[in-house]
Amino acid sequence: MNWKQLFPQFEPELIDLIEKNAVERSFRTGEVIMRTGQYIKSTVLVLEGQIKIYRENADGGEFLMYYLGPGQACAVSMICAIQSQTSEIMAQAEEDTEVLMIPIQLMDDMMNKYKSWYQFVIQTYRGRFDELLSVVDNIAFRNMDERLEFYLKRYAGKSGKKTIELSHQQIADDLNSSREVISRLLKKMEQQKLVKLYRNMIELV
Amino acid sequence: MNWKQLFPQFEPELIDLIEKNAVERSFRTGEVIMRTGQYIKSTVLVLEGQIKIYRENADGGEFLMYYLGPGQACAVSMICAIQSQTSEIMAQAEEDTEVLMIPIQLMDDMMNKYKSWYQFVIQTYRGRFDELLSVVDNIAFRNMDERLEFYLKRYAGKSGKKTIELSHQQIADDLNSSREVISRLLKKMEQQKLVKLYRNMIELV
DNA sequence: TCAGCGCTGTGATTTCTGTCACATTGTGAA
DNA sequence: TTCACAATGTGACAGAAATCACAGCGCTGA
Repeated sequence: MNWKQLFPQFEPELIDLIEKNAVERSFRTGEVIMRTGQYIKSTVLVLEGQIKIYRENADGGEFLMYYLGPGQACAVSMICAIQSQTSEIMAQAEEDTEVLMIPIQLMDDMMNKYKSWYQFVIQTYRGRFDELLSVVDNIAFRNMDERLEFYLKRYAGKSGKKTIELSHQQIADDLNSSREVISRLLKKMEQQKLVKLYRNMIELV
Repeated sequence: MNWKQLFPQFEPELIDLIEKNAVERSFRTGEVIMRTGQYIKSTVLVLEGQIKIYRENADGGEFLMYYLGPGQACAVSMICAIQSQTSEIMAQAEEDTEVLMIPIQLMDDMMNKYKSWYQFVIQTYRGRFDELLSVVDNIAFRNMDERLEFYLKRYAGKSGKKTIELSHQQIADDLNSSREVISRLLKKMEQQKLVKLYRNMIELV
């Protein structure tokens, strides 16, 4: 895939280096890309699709933190990579996805030599950190109805559509809630003319 | 203050640079060091005491995220500093505290020239990111009783003591809960012989 | 066509947490 | 000592959310 346009800020030399050393890889919708406790050997750049980054607990509960789209990188894979540590998160393809995997051995060198890479890493840290902060805000200060609204808007936002093709169960899983609660809240939102409900689909109005 | 021993990994040259350019500053217990929305002009290293990093919402609710002790640095001030952005968090002195403030203008240079500084920054990112992940875990998956237990153990851990000199109200604030709830849960823990309760003090057993 | 299964709607009940009201106790200052 | 105030204890109640039970509904494949 021709990915250079996704990273216009990278110097030609850097692009060369990546091209020579990185591996492209595809994942189908639903495939797990990275698992809690797994060793990290590469830094992951997303070229196409969407990756869902979430936390899993012992009882099988899940909790969505954020998505990564084209042009974004996994901050955890960068931080861990530098220190060859294990990941503390789960990453799963939300759509069919293409990624670029850059071996960790290159990281130090790239950080030192290429200003644009250094900037990119810093930006990535900053972005994910901010997203985690807003996640904390949501669960610390908001009730499920507001969290659901936030969830739907973000989901719609990332694809640019006004429709959300998910079952209530899938939404409940992402929010670590239960299907009934989500169904009821959605009904309330429908009565307030905020959404229209269909089978496997929700339309924002 | 003689702070060099807190950062034994720093090269002599780096220490020189910091010594020439950084400003030492003291804060008394309870003083706010950094406020949400405030511009960041320096990277903050903690020399002595404890700083509490927390989030605040519009209704006056607070939510503790983590503490910074001697030898640690504020990840947010590093990330923001590099891009001259505003802080999204509150920082308050939990005890009388000494910090070292390094002007942001030096950051780029230090990152490039001093390997030990680069390592330190990466380590700081990693550490705070992990702590945020465990914060997310706690509020997403755990009930107040477990969160309280975690809170008490962490609080005791950071000072090395088995006693916690806080009122129930202060604990409730940190957990964005209410005093009555904390009192009741503590009573339950006392019945289970997990703690002993005194006025303004809790002892772990 | 219809049988089956997954999705959605809804009531009843329980648990957890927050809120209000008020009693009790400990401590320090006058 | 005594008063005032902060800290703690506790009951009653309210609301959010989880759980259980079950009823329809819609799509899909035989």
